[in-house]
Amino acid sequence: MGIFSKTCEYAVRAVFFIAQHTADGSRVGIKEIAVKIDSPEHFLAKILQDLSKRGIIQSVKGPNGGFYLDAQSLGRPLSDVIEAVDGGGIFRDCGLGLKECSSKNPCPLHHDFLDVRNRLQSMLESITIGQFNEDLNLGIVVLKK
Amino acid sequence: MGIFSKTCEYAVRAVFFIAQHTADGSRVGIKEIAVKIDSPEHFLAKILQDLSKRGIIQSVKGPNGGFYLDAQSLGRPLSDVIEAVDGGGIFRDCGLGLKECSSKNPCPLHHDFLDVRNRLQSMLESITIGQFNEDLNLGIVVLKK
DNA sequence: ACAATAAAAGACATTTTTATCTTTTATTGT
DNA sequence: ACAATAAAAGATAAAAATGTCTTTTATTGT
Repeated sequence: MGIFSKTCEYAVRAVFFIAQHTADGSRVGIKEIAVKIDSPEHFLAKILQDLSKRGIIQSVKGPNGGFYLDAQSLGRPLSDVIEAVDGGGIFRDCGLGLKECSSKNPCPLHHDFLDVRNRLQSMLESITIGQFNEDLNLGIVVLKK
Repeated sequence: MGIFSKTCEYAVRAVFFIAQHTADGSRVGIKEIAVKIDSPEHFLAKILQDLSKRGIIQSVKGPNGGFYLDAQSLGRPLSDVIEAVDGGGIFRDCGLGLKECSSKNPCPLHHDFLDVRNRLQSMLESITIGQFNEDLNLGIVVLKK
């Protein structure tokens, strides 16, 4: 198990891919996305349906339809995707699973974890969905393998 | 889902509890541990059996038996527990699930994740299993709720 | 030796996550 | 209107994680 669920990994990769391929206003289909990010097509479909419902990505049915991102979506922080898919638990929950862990009632790792989680969160909040488009085009960063 | 699996959360809480209660050389039974850290008894039993096999904790059967930690175990880094239970993936694997993600072939988040993972790892490597015994005795930190 | 104790081990059940396949609905171009 | 397209939705399945219960083995004190 990684930091995120499989679902979330697919979601982030797909969102980056959609961003890269629809910055010009076009759409991209589920089949192509699934192949290009190496994910199970129908499973990814569910994930994108959910993101679409939540307004994090956009979609249109029918010929020339597909998924895309409007200007607002391209500017969203990546943390929105993680929150939508995995929930915000990773940013907030106790590392040892205590429900009432807090600075008043801390687990042994509370303070150290607070630091790590805050870093993770501020990192994901400062990254936007669209910011890797150029690097992806140049092949400096990749979304599969 | 937290950063660690439930299994790993129980493992860490149990190990801290055993450390606190056996620093004097005595043993503590699975029943008491399970109650005091609020975990399913038989599930925790499996976890501790595994940690015992791996030499991370010690155990003896029979009357006055139970789990305990020798001096060496008390000085182990907490990262050993995480590695034993969840594997080292959390310290090494790509945040987006790419098998071949590296500085040569990075995912978009590679560099940022490297930083977060390294911090998490060095934090867990610098914490020892026995270091919270006093704070636990004083009630400054807790292992349940 | 024997009974009591407590971990080890085995078998099984439940829940959650991940994955696959089929049918329906909306949209487009002809 | 109609056929083609592509996402949405529904149903089902497989795998993994989590949880429960029972039996076995090792150890201790009498």
